[in-house]
Amino acid sequence: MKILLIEDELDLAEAIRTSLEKELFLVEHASDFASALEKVSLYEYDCILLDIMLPGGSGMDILAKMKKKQGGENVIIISAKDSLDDKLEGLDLGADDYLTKPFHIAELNARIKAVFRRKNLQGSNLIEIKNTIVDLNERECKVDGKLIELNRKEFDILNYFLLNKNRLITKNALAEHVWGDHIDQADNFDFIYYQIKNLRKKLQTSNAQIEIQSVYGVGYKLTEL
Amino acid sequence: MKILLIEDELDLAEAIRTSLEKELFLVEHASDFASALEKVSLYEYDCILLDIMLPGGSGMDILAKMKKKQGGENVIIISAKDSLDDKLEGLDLGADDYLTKPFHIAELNARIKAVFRRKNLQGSNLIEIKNTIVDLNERECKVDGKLIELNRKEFDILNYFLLNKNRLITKNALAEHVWGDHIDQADNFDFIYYQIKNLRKKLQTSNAQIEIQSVYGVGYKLTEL
DNA sequence: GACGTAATGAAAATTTTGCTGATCGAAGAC
DNA sequence: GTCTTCGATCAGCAAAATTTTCATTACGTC
Repeated sequence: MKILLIEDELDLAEAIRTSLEKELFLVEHASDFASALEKVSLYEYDCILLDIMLPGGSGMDILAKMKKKQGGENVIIISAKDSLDDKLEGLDLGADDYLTKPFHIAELNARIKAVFRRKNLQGSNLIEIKNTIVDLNERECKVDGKLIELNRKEFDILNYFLLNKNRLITKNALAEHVWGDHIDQADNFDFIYYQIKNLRKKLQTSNAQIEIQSVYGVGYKLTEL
Repeated sequence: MKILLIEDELDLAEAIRTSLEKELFLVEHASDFASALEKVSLYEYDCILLDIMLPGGSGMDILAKMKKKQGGENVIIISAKDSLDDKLEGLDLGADDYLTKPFHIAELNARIKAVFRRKNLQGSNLIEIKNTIVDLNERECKVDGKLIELNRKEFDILNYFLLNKNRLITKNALAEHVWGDHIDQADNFDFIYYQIKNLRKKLQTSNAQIEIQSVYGVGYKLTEL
């Protein structure tokens, strides 16, 4: 799950980042208005954490632009002001939740998951395709009710594929989404091959009715069998 | 999609090239002022990445010449300076975007696609002619909603034709655009015949309402049926 | 009809891409 | 600390795509 954190206080940002990463989220960070706007317009995120008081402009503007662009992202506003007006304005502009500083990381964490669930899974935290069920909370995957042991990367990849069933996933997109953008200049995709291989094997031996197809020269696509 | 990279730092250029090629762009590279000017005046590109600090002259001059020549190309300026003046001058001269070093390749990638879409497709990533739809993101081609399997060259060729509907495409232009400039002095066009043949067959058997006509002695033209 | 050009088919050669197993080192568990 | 697991990386192999080649046929233009 890929998250954009828009926050100018670097210490706080770092703290949030590390704890979210402990939750196995993939976190990117923008610390000012311009770079936030840029990232938002260029990439896709599963959730955006938005501080509204930013150097260079108001987070509300970012929110407005985002919502104009495409009814896409999940936004949780983080604000120092506990002002009702701000809260209403934010939610009015399409934010999905609102959190006042200071807050507990655990709460943020819970809300991220809640927002994500509401959006992608109609409130459940299960993704179910054919005989395969993935539980995001427990980070568990079951096929025909039988647990399959997946490690971190395998789980993230499967997760990403399930949420993008039948869509072409380029290897670059996969790398970016699951590994983060530090992997930019990779000159080969061995690290992907390795994980795909293992994941496929596990899916096959457990008789999952889904399959990761290769698209030669481009990437992969998850299909039902 | 054909891209000209004007950049004198060879390491960086090589890094950019390989990652863009992974996204299936066709990348050509010019490392100094003179050769950049030459390529720009000789060939056509879907997008030009322009470093403004070049040995031999300023990239701004290239930009100015380009824009004088034909209102044609998409230019993304790559600059080491994060100077507002430079940015404004560049955008003023007609650049379509501006990127400061260092940057993430994924970001460059996203911008190239954005610029291209803005220019050619009013922001969409679909090209639709009669019952044929090409999705640039998914690299898919559908006729009457039915997927047609195209290999890379076939896809690129079709793409090029669709964007230049009813226009005469010389074989040289096709070779240059889809294969790149290493193929320049080809003494025969067998490689084109081969791909055109296969592409035509696929279009026909799927009842696409478009046709690749031959123009004797010159090249091809894509027309609606 | 003669000539150059284009299309087709088949096949081989080459290059690119993908998969696998093995190894090695780092991070985390105990 | 040791042990275990995980993931990155390498090399070798397999698979697929792409480029050649060549021969044959068809087409256009003069």
